[in-house]
Amino acid sequence: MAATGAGSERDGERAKARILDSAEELFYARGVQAVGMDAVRSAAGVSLKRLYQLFPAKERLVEEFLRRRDHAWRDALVRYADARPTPRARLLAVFDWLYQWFAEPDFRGCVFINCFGELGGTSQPVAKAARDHKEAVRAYLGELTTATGVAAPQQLASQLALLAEGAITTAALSGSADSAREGRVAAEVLLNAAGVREQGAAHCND
Amino acid sequence: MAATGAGSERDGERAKARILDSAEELFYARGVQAVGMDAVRSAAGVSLKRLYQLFPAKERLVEEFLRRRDHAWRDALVRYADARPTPRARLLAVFDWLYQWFAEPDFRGCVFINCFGELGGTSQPVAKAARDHKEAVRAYLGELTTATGVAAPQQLASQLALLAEGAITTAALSGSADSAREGRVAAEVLLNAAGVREQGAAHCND
DNA sequence: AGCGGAAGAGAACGAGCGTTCTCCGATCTG
DNA sequence: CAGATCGGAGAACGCTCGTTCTCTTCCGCT
Repeated sequence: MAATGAGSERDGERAKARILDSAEELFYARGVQAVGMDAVRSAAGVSLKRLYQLFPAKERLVEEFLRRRDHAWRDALVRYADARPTPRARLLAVFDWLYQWFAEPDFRGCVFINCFGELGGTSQPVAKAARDHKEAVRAYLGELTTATGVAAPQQLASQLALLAEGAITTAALSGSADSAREGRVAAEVLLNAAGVREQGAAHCND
Repeated sequence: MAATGAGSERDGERAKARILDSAEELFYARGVQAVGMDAVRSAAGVSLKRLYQLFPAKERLVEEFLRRRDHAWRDALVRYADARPTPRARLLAVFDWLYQWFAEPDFRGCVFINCFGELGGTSQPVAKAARDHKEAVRAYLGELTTATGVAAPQQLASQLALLAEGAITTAALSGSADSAREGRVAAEVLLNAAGVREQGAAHCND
């Protein structure tokens, strides 16, 4: 029983991952309400019984899928941006990373915004998950702007967050990745105006 | 029969308006799929038969509601912004108008983004309606930036559109209208950098 | 007054959903 | 090898939805 228990646990983790993978793909492509639990079941290749053992209700599945997506999304962003040498380069790299994301063939906007629009008015957990995600992204931008040594880093971070947010929804609706380029150009203007120089800290901060 | 016909037509127009009013309120607050035709029916105070006479299917109701909302939304924006004396003031007034909108008690983001997230992956008409709306807004911003006489008005308009777009979704998710203020400050920086002066056309355009 | 036709109220229908239950084969224990 | 326990496949249940149908009422006309 101990051996089978451990095996089941491992299998459970792998099944959970497969289920979340399928849920992510389906919910993102078609919306949450348009995808039945049966579609998730058959895409993940598990039985309905097992699906409900691992996720007792659809809302739980949605919550866990959003939480996992949040971590994966921000991890990928941070990994990409933190590879750049300076805070300024890291901030601009955010828009390069967005560009790559927008160019993916199945890109359909931010899943948190999509889910918020669909369920935010009804489901408190979904609304909170979306809010938490956006706040975490903004906090990361705040870290980067603070590292530039600029005078008002939080205000600058908010403005850059607006550009990134706008680029995401614009790319989703237009079907073009251009908004990431436009956002990057605008971000450079804002960074220059705030006194963030190309290399290191501010030179002419008087 | 002619008299009753005219009366019915007038009644039909008024019933249609009432139905679209109710649909707008309900779809915006709860999402499209979460609101049944019966809820629209009872909110509008018409019979199901009449509802289906005027809108043969739910998708038609959604399309007409989005089209009407697009016109009303842009009309209100243009009326507000065009009251300002200069192109620069008109561009900045966009963010003032957004601030007022965000502060409305039942504000829940852009209905086109919400509907796109919910139905854009499934319904082509909804996706097109959302795209058309955003393009029309961007075109209006393009008119305003062109009127400033700046060198690259379309690029500036795109950047301002990103700010406005980002402000909308940020306000929806955070529940705060602050993003409109942040967007306005960023817009001023972009306008200054593009050479849009406080009064009239460019002074130092050589 | 009597009749025809339109309109309202809501029952009805078929489909699809989330969730549970039943059956059945496989696997492990003594 | 016998019996029990577990998990898979999918039928079943209760509900809701979009849409249609039925029945009744009411209005205008001759």
